[in-house]
Amino acid sequence: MAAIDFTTFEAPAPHPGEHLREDYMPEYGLTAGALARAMGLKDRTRIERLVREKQSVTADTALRLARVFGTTPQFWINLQTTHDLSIAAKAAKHDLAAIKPLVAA
Amino acid sequence: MAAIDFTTFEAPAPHPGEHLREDYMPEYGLTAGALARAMGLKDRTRIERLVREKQSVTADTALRLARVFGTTPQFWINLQTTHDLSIAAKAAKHDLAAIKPLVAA
DNA sequence: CGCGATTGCAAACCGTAGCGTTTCACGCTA
DNA sequence: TAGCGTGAAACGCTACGGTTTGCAATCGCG
Repeated sequence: MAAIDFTTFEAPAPHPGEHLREDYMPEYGLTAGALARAMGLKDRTRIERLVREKQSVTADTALRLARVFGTTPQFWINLQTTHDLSIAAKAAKHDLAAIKPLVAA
Repeated sequence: MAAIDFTTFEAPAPHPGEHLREDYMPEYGLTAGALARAMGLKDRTRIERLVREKQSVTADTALRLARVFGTTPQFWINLQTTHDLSIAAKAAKHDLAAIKPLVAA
């Protein structure tokens, strides 16, 4: 995988909810409630907020999504962290540019 | 990278603070204060807590560590998420075992 | 057609995490 | 001894995840 230079990254990486909403749920014919049930969640709010991109994929959510869809947990976590990094890079852009790399002693 | 089966994972993955404390900081001869300064932080508390494993590597922290040490931000984030996943897998072990994988419609 | 179940959405509450700030005691060195 | 950097702990603020509850719209089945 090519490393992304987040200090110059322009467009924010998509939110995992987009992936879930546009690819996985239609593919499996799932509603938020149905997916929540399949994931062993009592409530569907977590999935609803995720799909509306109001909430992040947590470790627990990633593990459940992975089980249901037969992916790795890392797949979902990586979508989230890539998104998070692109947001954080934009916010800390000037700070980061001022940081000078160190050399080992 | 081989995918880890977190549902059967035993020993928890190490906290990123351990890596920082035992490998990176000695290698560069850095104290928490010096590293914080190099990262453009006003205060050293963030690094101290990270090194003591009282706090996680956030996106912002990962970006700053990456700049300082010449790594990718993903390297630090991955250390954190791997740790988080191993913790979450242990906590949700029974739940996860009960989840049945779905098949595409 | 009618009615109960389900859905998407939103607001509210609580617990917790990250973070900055302050404060303190300790150790080293000028 | 005075000063500085350090590790550590406490306080408060902010943000977020998880959960509950409410509501209007829609769906499905008898």
